[in-house]
Amino acid sequence: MLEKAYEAKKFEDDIYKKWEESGAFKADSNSDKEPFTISMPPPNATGVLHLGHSIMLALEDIMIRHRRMKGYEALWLPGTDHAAIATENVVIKNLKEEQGIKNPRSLGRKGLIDEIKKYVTKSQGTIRSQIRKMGASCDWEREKYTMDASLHRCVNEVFKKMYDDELIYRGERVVNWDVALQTTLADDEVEYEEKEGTLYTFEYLSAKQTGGEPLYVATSRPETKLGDTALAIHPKDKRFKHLVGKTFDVVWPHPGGQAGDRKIKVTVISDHEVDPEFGTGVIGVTPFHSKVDYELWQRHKDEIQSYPIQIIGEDGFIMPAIKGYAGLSVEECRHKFVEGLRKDGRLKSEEKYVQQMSISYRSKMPVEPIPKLQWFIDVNKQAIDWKGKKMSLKETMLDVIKTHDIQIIPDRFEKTYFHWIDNLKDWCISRQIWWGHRVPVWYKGEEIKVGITAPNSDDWKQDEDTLDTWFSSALWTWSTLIDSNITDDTSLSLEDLLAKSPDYQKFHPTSVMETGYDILFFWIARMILMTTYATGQIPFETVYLHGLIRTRDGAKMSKSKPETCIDPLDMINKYGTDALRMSMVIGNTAGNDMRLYEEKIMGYRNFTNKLWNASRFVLGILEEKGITDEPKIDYKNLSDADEWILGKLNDTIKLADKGLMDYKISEVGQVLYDFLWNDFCDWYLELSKGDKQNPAILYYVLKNILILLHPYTPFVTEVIWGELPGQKDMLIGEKYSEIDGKDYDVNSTSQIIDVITKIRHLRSENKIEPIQKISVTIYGNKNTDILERGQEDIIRLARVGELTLEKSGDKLAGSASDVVNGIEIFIPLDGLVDTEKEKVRLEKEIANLSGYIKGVEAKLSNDNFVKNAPSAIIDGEKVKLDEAKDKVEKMKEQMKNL
RNA sequence: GGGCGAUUAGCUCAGUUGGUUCAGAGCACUUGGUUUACACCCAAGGGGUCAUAGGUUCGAAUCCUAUAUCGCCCACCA
Repeated sequence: MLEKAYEAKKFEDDIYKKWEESGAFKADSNSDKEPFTISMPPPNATGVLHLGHSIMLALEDIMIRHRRMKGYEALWLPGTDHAAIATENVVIKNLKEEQGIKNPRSLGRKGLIDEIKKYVTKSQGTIRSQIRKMGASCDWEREKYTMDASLHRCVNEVFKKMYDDELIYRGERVVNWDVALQTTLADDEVEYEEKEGTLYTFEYLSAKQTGGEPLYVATSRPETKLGDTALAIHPKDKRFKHLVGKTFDVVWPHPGGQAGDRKIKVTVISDHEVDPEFGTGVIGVTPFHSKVDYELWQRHKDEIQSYPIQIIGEDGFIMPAIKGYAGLSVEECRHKFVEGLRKDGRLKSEEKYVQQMSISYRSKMPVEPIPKLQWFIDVNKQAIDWKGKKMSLKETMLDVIKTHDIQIIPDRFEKTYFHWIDNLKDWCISRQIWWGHRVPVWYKGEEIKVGITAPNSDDWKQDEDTLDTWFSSALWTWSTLIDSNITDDTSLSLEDLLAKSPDYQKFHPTSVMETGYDILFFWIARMILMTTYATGQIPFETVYLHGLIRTRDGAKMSKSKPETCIDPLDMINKYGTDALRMSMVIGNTAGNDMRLYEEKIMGYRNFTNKLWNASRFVLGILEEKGITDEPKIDYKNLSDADEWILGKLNDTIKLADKGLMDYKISEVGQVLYDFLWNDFCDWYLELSKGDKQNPAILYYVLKNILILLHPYTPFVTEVIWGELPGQKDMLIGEKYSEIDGKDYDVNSTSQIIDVITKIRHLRSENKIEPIQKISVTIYGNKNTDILERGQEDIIRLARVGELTLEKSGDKLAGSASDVVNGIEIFIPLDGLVDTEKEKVRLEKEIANLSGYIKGVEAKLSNDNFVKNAPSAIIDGEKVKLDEAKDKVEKMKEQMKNL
């Protein structure tokens, strides 16, 4: 016998172990079943599980369990990500803080990587156990890690293929330089922060030089003007048109030095990029410290006489060659430079204004644009064979979404995606850190070699850089399916590897990619980019994006404010995994953020307990009746209530299955919640407390409830399943519910329920004590037969002492009364009834109904309505009208009798 | 500057293609409750002009156009 309350903690770990040992999580690439695949977004191998992971695991587990039960060959492949910069960063910080190593890089490349590996191994263990805690039914035997040898092979293969197709190139460009972490970043790894800055306006060219008005330039970064090569104006700007094409000497202040020491040559150019309205309408072009300026320079290279120089170094300080400022920080340099301008009388104004400062999404420190020789992916070169055409990476990425090869849920994110692609520039993929896949390029003097393995001779030196972490995650859906037994064989091509990998052949493209919308660009877009190119397949058919979890007040959960943070493990400990899962999955829609707080989780703990106790009740009856195996239903002898619950169950199954196929996870969860609590517990179980218990129906409905709820609350349903007589196998492997295809009379019990509800209402309105049994007279009219069959139920559930049931009769005076479905209900109260109050109530109700009747009549006499509305709606209106009229008539008579 | 989302009961949120009384749920609240599982419960109830203003339609929470407030994403006006 089950205990009185469900205590999740006592069961969950055991159940998980049993599932895992049973092999239920394992997918078979040889099976004939239709595949259903989810690649688990690999958590970073750095930390612990947070709510973002929890919601991801809950949603994906619901999807995979549903499909597995439906008979798909369901593969959910777990793994972890080496998270290059993030991980290296954490380890360096730990080494400094915990081991007192001032400069962890002094350990050398191998030494540091060994430290990182140690850390990752530990972290992966934690993550694995936490994923298990969430009940995730993923295939652990196929677990992958982005640094696995087989994945490394894929990385190198793709790099080489892209290099050979000239999609990967090496070049000097202005890149995003994270000064704190000493590495480049991709464009979308740069965030912007509003910061109040100063806009300095100063004389760039004197009146003498321009031959008219002096030329002023406004900038928030005057120090970079030391590296200017040009002045840019809008082609239509008449003020300086006559200067275009001319080159001027400009002498900048030189603290403590000779005048003329800091001389630059600038050429005036005209370009549409310049906004004549902003500032002074003139841009000082600094090619090496601004991407826009770099492009300006590229466009006007032939006109511009001087070659750019770098002012700010990789360390964030002014370059040694910049005499007078060398070694200063950017701020110090700016200060001195401005002071110099002021002294020379060239500073015109200083205005406060809000600027967007670039910061690194990893270090949260400033990002400097600096020129650097790096590896890039060309997103515009048409070198991909896609649908029989030559397309660029960009075009392919657009095509698969536009043609709906890939469906995004919710679809509004398509727009965001398109917009991102429109702005996409070549992707800088090399990073100056040690942790990651090393760039598979070797150099010997001027020679260069790109390959999947190192050249034999020691003369070759490998590129020092590693690849952007998203390079390897971009291959995730398929690199994880490559047979790791064949990836050592260097004679195989990428095509061979794909062709000879049974998992890839069976499970790719994957079915759903479920993840937070915050990594739509970082990851989803790049998987599409890389996978279409490398395999010729889309990586997934559907993208399901969930929202971010916020605190009760709508704030982001952040580690810096632990009091607002909800720790999933803590919640699991308190309320159970099932409750946590439900609370994250119900009551929100895809793509929308949701607020989570403890009371919500508690509410679903109550739900699991409700299920537990309903089951306890049913199991008790089954035991009482000596049932030891699944009973057969005698369809010839069903009560009204049996028909009602079976009908409702059919509806529920239909909604649940269709809903889940359409990924309506929240809606389905709500439907199941209501079916269990309202239909099954509040009505069917209460009705079966009479003498008409049908154990076969109780068994059947409970069984289906367990099946339907299993994807949502896998633990509690599995525990109860184990108590269900005659079920030898685990619920996880059970077939999903299907409707039985029968038609049931749902109406009869609905009438009974309505009558019971009305009587209860009248009781409580007239303040009749629950212990007090009352006499009730009912005139059933056309529903008399149904009421006769349901007499017992009415008496018991409405606590009726004496029930008089007639087809029709005189209205009873001095009674509380009501009408429902043409059924008249009277509760004689021997003058106890407050006739005035009752009158008011009836009057109000009659007025209400009359208004309604008027509305419907107007509607029905409206030619346009009759002409345009579907006939089903019109008929429905007519029926409603008749019912309402009938009810008003009866109530009016009741009023007369008060 | 561009785009997206939100605005529905005190709080957190649902509401599928416009259509029967569609204005909902949970929590909170009020009243009552030791009924053959469950107080992590049961019964009954109060509470909203669906942000605002227009429009389309026989019919709008739902579609369109503005406006307001909040939030997010993108974008180097130097």
